[in-house]
Amino acid sequence: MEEAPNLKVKRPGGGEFYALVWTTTPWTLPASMALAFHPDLEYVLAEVEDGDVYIVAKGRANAVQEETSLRFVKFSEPVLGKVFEGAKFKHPFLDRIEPGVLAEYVTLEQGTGIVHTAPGHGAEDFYTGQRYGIDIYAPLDDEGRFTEGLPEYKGKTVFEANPFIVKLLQERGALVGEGKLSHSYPHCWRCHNPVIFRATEQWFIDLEHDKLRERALDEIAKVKWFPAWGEERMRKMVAERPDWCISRQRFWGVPLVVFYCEKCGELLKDFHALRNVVKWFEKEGADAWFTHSAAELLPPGTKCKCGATAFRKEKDILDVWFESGSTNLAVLKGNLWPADAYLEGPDQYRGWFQSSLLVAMGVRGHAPFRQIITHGWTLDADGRPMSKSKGTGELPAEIVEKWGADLLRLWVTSQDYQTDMRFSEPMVAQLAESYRKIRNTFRFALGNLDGFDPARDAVQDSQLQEMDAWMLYRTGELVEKCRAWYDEYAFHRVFHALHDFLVVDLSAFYFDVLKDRLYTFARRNTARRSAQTTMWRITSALVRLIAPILVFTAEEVWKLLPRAAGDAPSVHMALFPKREELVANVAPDKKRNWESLLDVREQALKKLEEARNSKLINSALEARLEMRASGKTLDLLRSYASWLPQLLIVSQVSVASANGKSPASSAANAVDEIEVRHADGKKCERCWNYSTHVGENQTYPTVCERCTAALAEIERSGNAKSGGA
RNA sequence: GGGCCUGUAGCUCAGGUGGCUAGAGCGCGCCCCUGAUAAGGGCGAGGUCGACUGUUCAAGUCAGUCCAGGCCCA
Repeated sequence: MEEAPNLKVKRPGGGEFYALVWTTTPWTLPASMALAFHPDLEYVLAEVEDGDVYIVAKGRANAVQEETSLRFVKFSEPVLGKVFEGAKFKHPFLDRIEPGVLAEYVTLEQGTGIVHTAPGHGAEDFYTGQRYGIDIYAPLDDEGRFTEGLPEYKGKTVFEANPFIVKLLQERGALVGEGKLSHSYPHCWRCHNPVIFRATEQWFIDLEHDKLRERALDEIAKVKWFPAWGEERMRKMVAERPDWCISRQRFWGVPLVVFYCEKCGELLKDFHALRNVVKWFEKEGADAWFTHSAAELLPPGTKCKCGATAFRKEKDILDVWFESGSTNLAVLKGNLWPADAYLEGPDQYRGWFQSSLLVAMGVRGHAPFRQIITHGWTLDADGRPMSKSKGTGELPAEIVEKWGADLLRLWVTSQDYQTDMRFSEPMVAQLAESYRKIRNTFRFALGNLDGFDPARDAVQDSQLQEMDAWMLYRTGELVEKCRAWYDEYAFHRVFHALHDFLVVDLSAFYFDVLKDRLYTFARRNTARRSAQTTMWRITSALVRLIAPILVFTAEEVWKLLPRAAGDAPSVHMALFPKREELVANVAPDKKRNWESLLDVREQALKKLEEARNSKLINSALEARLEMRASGKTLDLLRSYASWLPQLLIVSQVSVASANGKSPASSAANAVDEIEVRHADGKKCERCWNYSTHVGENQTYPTVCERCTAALAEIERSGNAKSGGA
């Protein structure tokens, strides 16, 4: 925001009328060519005491009195602005008649409702001027100095001229009000100096030529957009954009290959001759344009239609967006074109996406991409865009240095990148915790697969424990979901699903339950091998699924994971798992059973926690659960009675009929009653379970009956030929 | 000012066609374990679903207005 003069200028109309006009840029007055009225706004003729009559928008009359010395004493009936179209007004200090014109952008927010129009100094004014066939007048040179006009300002720059023009208005009696106004004025983004608008000649690509716009719109409909709103955004932008101005006034860049005849000024349209420039570019690059003369660049004997043979080069360079828009032609050779997908931020709907589309439409007649994927903007912790100049940026290289590359990828992946994404240290720190959990879970699996050789030790599907087969099945479901999410680039859903499965289903549940089998059963016991086989298959599937997200960690896991013959040497060369790989034979009713058992487990854990808090037990293995249930739940518990202790990680579970007692809950799978007692017997030194049978075996007096059997099995296999881990 | 987009617990996310006391993980609090240990397990407390107004028997879910934020224009 900055202060600008806020002037009310009167313009003599044809007779005794004055039009009141408002401006903040006095320097544009010499180029003022018309007065704009809104066609549908009401205007009044306001008379002051000395008899002068001013045209002013009805809705601004009061404001005008407050801002000027004018005191209106009489108002006419209002008339619509459209009546002033074609009216004639005198310029306040030049010998020029300005017509009244109509423009929709005139508002009642500020000023007088009448806007002075300088088609040479603003885009809106330019288009208004075009509509009325008014000259584009901009009497300024490249340094912003007036090249013609009154001696009061001629030769001065626009900013120097401002006060002199104000003075000029005062001297001519044309200034009825003067104030200061804070408003935003355009500035150079680079040097921050104020800029002025000046109409100049430029090169354009005509969007209507060869139906470019229409054909581009057709192509937009054929592209697949992620997210889907991209299509609508691009369609509107292309449908409504102006012609593409492709020339820029810079000292260096890719040149516009255009020659003008030195004699008659005509464009050289000899395309055979122009082609010669291509040879120079192939040899020396585009710089050849600047290091060679027109005579050198053109083939000998090139002539203008007028017969002259001397040419000058166009000095303007090509818009850099044209260059970026043509990269697909350079990068995607042969059948690699078009690209499968372009990936960029939302600003590129106006930039790269669009320039690429338009250039490719012109050259190839088709979009250079099959899909457009748009990511959100990167914001800081407060939701502000990251900005280098404001010092709010985070350099990816520094993040990688501090947290590791996988963490940076995890940050990207954990969020929905299609909306704006925030970055903050606490967020990454939290993500680091998730990362460690994932890593540890993989590490646990690897540790328990030490020495496991799939070719030798894996059990057949038919030998898998029911729970293990069920876990494979669940992994298969996850695989299917993740593959679908990858297909639609929904990476954050993949990450969240994998993370939750690893943390909840594996670490907290399945792996925890497996510990008993893994640690206490004989190494080559089929139940233990079933556990390992399942762990191995699940880990192999998950590590492949997570590989695009945690590239280094996944590779590390893959290198340490026992592999079957033919497995890829790198996880990044392996294919995603297929659901079929994970499906073991589990009947639908068994799946339902296990889901129900999970509900039972949840109920039991709450009771165990209560028991812990009341100091009845510490470890869950100190507990014996007495369950009473009815109906289907009772049937379920009875048929899975042998599974219950390991599933709940307690030493003993008894199941009894509720005997018509009122159920504790009406929820499905609700156990009517779960009572926690201290487990019977003594703690087995080996498996930590409590058992009344500890001490019964004389060979192993400190262990339970299960461990006695396990130890016997180990002894037998120890005497047999070695069979690996 | 215009076009497009976003807004669910402290954080990151789920919640087709509107329907039970809004879910998950993390974080946090408390507890347990010590054979994943610079680990592991459990329980628990956290949300007026940006705001308001409508439509409906019923809205996080539909419509409208507004607020906050983002990208691009003006």
